[in-house]
Amino acid sequence: MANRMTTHISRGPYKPGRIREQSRDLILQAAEAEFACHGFRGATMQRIAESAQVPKANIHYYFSNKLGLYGAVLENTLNLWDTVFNELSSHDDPADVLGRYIDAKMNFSRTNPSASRLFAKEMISGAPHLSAYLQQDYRLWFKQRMSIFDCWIAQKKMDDLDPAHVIFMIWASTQYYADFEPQILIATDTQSQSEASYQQAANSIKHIILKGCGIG
Amino acid sequence: MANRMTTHISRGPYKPGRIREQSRDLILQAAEAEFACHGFRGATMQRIAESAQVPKANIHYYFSNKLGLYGAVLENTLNLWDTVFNELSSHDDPADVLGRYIDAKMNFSRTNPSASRLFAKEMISGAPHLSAYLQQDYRLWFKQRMSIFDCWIAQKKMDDLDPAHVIFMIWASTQYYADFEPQILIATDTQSQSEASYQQAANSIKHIILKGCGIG
DNA sequence: GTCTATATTCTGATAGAC
DNA sequence: GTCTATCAGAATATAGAC
Repeated sequence: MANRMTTHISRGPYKPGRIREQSRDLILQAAEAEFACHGFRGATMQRIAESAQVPKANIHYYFSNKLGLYGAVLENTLNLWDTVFNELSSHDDPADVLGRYIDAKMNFSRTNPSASRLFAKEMISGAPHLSAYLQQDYRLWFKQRMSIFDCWIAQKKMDDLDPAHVIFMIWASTQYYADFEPQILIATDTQSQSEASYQQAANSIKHIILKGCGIG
Repeated sequence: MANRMTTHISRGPYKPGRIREQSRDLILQAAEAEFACHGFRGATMQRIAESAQVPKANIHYYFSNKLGLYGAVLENTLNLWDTVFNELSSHDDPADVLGRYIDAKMNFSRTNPSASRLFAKEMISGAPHLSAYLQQDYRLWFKQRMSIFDCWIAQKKMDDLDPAHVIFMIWASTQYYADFEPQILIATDTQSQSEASYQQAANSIKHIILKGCGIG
């Protein structure tokens, strides 16, 4: 394909490396679903290849090996997390900030359930491939946000609770709707979670968290 | 072994099938940890055998095959869940009932983290081996407890919230401390969760849930 | 860049001695 | 009941034609 750039005049919206990116993305998408469902060890290259509708050998052309592919999927997922993490900014009004953060987290669960499940599976397995991320970006982010809560508590804007537990509760509650979907569907007698049902869940969580923390 | 009971007079504290039970339990325990860490597909009989310190063939002597072993582990786990589930009885005072239930759930997460993780992994994978349980015991239990909440709401003992979301929030928050332990340890700068730290977490959850639901 | 064929290792399961 | 040896199939990964 690179030859086309040098031997022919490019016609149409051709971009160098476009096919490469497309193929990579296709494989990454299939791999995310497979890893999310079966974990690193349980996932097979064969199934990923079938799901992505490419020959198995092509995966090895784009990614060094199974671990390399997993790493690439994980990196994609972490980038998505980070954008949601940053929603929790140091605004003045805790009700507004936390409300928007809970909405953002729930929206992420709804639109990226595979990413949420992949992350959960990795955590449950002891996070063997996430130690670098956890020790660096995550650790820093967590400490910064903790100080925001401490500030609110000092200003009597919320109850004197350990902020860590509040954050854990928000994460646990919002991720639950993606990770434990089978349990939720049977409990609610439905076959799929609608956008409206997600919104109702978000409202319940916001009610309990905000009121429970003495905010507003 | 049964022959010994009929052909000889039993001496000492011998019980028929005792060795059998011991070996079975040893294998089940190792299998629970392995399945919890790597999921059904990711777990290997070899690793389970090594962890249980028995030859691989012995596992096939006690259990029909990998799926049979997994089913036995899952059944063990579900029995444990059920005992905790029943803690949420129809007592009159919601603060007392929910408080004790949250304590019981947190205690379960602390003392049976592998069981919690196994259950979580199965759910994230779409609960392919739990459909019978979910459709029967769980479904019934959930509906019964929902009606208790509805009763409390009618009596103005708590806010008018969808009880399902309250239960999901309790489950999510309490299980999080077992399932997402790596994240918690790094956030709290500790190497293991003490019993005291679990109690603090339980207190925070109780504070937020009870106050957030307008109970007490 | 793509794909078929294959090398090599590993996994679940069994046979059969003890 | 226990264990060694081993099979058939599946897994990751690579070689090499196109």
